[in-house]
Amino acid sequence: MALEHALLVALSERSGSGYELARRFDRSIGFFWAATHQQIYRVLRRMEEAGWVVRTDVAQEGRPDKKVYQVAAAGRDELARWLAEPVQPTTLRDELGVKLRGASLGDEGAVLREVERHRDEHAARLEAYKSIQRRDFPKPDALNGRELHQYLVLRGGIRAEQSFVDWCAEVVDALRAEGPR
Amino acid sequence: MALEHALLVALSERSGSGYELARRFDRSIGFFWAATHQQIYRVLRRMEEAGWVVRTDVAQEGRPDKKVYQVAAAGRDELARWLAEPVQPTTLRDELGVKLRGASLGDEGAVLREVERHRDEHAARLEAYKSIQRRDFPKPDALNGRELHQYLVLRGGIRAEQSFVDWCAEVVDALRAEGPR
DNA sequence: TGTCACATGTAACCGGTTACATGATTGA
DNA sequence: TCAATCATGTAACCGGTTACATGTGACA
Repeated sequence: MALEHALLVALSERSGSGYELARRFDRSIGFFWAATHQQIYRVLRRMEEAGWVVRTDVAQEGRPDKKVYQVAAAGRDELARWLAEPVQPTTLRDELGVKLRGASLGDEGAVLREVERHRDEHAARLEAYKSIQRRDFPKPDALNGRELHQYLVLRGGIRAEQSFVDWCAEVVDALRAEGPR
Repeated sequence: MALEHALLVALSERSGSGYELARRFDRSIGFFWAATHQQIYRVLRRMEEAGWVVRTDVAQEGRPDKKVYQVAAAGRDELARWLAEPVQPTTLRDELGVKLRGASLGDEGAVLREVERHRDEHAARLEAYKSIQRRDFPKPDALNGRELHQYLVLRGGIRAEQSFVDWCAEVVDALRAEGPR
């Protein structure tokens, strides 16, 4: 149950509507916690009921009203409480591993192509993250506070994607080497 | 929805009861797809209804009956179908990233200690995986077929844990360097 | 005496996914 | 004209988590 807290973090940086949050998630906290707009809308309503955030309706011309949320005192308290609380380290969860494990029970060529596809997709994400790093954090040694934390989260995304790409490459090499035995 | 297929893979290697599968998961497919015994029991029943597996009740002395499942023809077909089907590459999903991102909104020291704790936990898993590698796959170059696939899945687990440990270490270094400014 | 391994289950809950709906504006 | 962007929502579903329950045998 971290979406609440991910939203509190995002709203602490800057207030915004559900729609804005959904887009912001795609390129920051989303590296570690993806969310769809439906889910964000629902959780924001729940958080409003709980008094963690305050809603302000903003009328717009030609567009639907915007519901801008900002963090309330109770939300700040809840976030601080959660930050100090330990969470379980996660385990990998990727169907590709299951497919590879079962490859000999089906079309091995199809599984190989699937691994290549995932490798390319993760390589594309890696490049996207690296370009964010170049653009937003050219001098990482000078960072501190919130900016340093943002940088380190991005580093986590880069490391994870890199390691996935490397693994896929290892798998492809090994399967190609044994394939045409 | 991969637990069905993960179970089909596991049962294709060897038939077994829900209890046995739960334990096997802890040290093989579990690297990529963890599951609790409750969930396994439920899914096995559903799979039996669908005709993917066949159940045989085995009476035991002093212990409850064992329900041993084996893969049926329909299960083999379903597994082959699923293996050839593409899946979405996954995104990281780890609360630790959210906590780090929000560290300046709470007790930064607590977040740092949490990162250290996760680093140690992932390092322990890494060592466990490496010892499996040494014991079960001393000569990886000689592998092929199912054994090669098993080895490559283990390699994925090792790479993921290693990259997580490295990231945590980077975070700890950076936070310690700025901490006592 | 107490805990661990064996073995399976019910029930409630909740977080996340998917499909579908609405409606205006902007730009290719 | 078509797609994309802005902006929010309902509804159904489903996979996974957590808590609790039961009962024996082996071992420290």
